[in-house]
Amino acid sequence: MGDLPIVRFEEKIVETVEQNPVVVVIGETGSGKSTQLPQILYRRGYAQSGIIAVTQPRRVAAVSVSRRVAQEQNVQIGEEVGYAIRFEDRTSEKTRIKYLTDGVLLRESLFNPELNQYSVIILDEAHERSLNTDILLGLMKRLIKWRHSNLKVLITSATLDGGKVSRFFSDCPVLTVPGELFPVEIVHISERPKNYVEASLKKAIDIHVREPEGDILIFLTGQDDIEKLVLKLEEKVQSLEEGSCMDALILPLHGSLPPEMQANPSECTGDFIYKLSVLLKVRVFSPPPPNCRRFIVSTNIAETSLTVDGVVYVIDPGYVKQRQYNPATGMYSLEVVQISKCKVALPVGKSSFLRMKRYFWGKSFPLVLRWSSSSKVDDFAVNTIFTPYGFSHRTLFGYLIDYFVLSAGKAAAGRAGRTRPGKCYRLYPSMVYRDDFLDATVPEIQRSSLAGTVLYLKSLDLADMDILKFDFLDSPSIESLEDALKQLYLVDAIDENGSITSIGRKMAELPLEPSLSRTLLEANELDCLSQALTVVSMLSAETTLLPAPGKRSEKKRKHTPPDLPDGFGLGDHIQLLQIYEQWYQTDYSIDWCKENNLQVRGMVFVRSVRKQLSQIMQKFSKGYSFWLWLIRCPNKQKRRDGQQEYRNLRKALCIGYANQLAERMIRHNGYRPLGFKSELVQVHPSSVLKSDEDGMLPNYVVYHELIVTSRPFMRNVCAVDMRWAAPILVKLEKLNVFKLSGGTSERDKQIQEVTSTMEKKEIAAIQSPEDRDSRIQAARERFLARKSQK
DNA sequence: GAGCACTGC
Repeated sequence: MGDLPIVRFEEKIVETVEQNPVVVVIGETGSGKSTQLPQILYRRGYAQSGIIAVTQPRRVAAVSVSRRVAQEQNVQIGEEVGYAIRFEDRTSEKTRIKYLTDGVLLRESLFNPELNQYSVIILDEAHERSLNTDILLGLMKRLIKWRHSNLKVLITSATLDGGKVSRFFSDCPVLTVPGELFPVEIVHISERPKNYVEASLKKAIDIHVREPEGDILIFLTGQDDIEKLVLKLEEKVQSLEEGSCMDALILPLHGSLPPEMQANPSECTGDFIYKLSVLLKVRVFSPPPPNCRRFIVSTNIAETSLTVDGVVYVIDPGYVKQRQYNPATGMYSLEVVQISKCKVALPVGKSSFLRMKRYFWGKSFPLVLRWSSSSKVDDFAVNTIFTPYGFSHRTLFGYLIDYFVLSAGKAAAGRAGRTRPGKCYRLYPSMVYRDDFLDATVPEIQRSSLAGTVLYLKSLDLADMDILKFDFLDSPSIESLEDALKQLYLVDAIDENGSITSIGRKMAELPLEPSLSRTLLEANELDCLSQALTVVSMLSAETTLLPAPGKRSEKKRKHTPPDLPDGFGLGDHIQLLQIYEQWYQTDYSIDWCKENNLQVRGMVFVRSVRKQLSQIMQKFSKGYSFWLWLIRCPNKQKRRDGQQEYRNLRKALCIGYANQLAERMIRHNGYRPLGFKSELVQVHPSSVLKSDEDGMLPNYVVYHELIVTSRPFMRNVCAVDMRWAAPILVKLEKLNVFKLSGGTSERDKQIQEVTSTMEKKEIAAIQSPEDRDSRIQAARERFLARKSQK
């Protein structure tokens, strides 16, 4: 490994780390920072007083980079070098270098805030600015004050603005390690096209007709555009004169494609992942037939882990879909935005390539070179495709480029080792790139709902903790933090002064969003924990679970629904429960999943989540339940009398989703989400929620998510009883965000007193049986009136 | 009566 650029900087690095508690290392692509930095510190004795931790934003990265380091150190994984990701801890007492996802480190920090077991913490890939990395940056800043003498923190990334991070850490030093890149020719077009699907089509055909062999990779924003382009490409290729150019193979690649293979869940262990990867030479992974060019039309699915062998040409329209949260309305939307400068093409580093070559040579892998976003290709291309439950589609926002041809077939053809610069066609002018593109993507922390994050920080009990003033590298907006406080208050995680409650503490221990953890705790009280565990686990995997949307031509077939339960019309949560229960009845049968068009990988994931949550809930359960029993008996009730059976579960959901309650309009089936800026929303058409004989939906529902597509929709909806909703309405009425955020004033105290007397009367009124509904209605109207005044 | 990029605990 002596040839790696970073090794030449060893003395400088060690010297700087020795003299400073925090160091920023900007390792350009190809520098080998993720693998070499911890090994350098290990060699220099930094692991003697503790473990060297290296965080990664993704599971695959943690696994693969650690495997490689273990190999370089010539040890078995799990010995001196190990990794820890959710569901899998491959470390032992011997472990000195530990790779872990940043989420895992956050959880460890929950139970051991000083992270005493670590002598060095390396936050790798910080430029990706994942929510978890950003929280860790803030925590490290505090931690370094407590543990000044015995902790070193390194922040490494490819393109992160070093000056900014350095200022954040009181002007800590910034080291820049150069990398070595493969040559790539970048071509900008002179004018931005109006229709980028058409422009991509034109460019792709152009390449196909004029350029020598080599696959083409085209990045589009979503499934719709991909399907469109695939159809058009097929048409166009057909119309080309026979024999005028090589054959074409057109392959779509996006997240809703069914997995190419389905795994036996009982075998899903770490090593199983390895076996899976061997089988992965399918679809885009298999080499093309001779004299054939592949067109891979992809979302940014493989940015970091999926790699494609043989790509020489990349077409980059410069757009991506991004999920955004609006704290005023509580709604998510997916918006097409321009990519940022740090997301455009950079070739894979040479050093990584050489390592990969050594690693893979002689094994039955397609060797792949990734040419990626600034994000890291270099560190990762090796593992590529391993992921626990089959292969995960990921985004290739960077680019995959293959300069060397290494598969056996191609080697036999005598072309091995030939190099050729890749070409990247950017469908935007260089001026647009220079002047218009943001330097970096808006960090996730400024685009997400922060309820979970705020609860996490509150539960750490940091001294002088004022959540509105927590020191983030980039602060989220006040609105977003206030929204989080409001949500936490509604689910009883914090009290009216903003202090964490005992419920809130338990919630923070569950790896779930607050509504779901609150649901579990309430279900425990209402004796329906087993059912709630199932629902919550199903929701955790929901997007990978449902049948993949069929192609346009298959649309009709989709209208005959598979033989799945309908939740008694009470809502999607109940349906999810019933689906899992049926699966359980079949003894977790794979065939059953396939018959019912459910993604096996998703169901297996649900099972793991459920097991993990059961173990955590065991701590809080009321004593009668053993977690084994929870795991094995998802279907507790023997009685099967329909609606009544799920009453407690729905009540628990209502209390858990107190921040996501919606009320139906009087005359139609539109709903108004309560507690947010008033907007009319619809139940998503995919819901199994049923209307009554008059065609009306339930008066109150809780929803899992508000998502704006063509219109605002509630996805995953559950009918709740008006009586359960009433206390929430009352709580909404006395909501005082100013107090929640820690502020107090005389005026607020007065308001507080008035509202709390009101509340007592209100509750008394609601609890008296006579005239209940009209009183609830009155409270509801007052609430709405008040809200419209605002 | 619609259609959703990707991670993570």
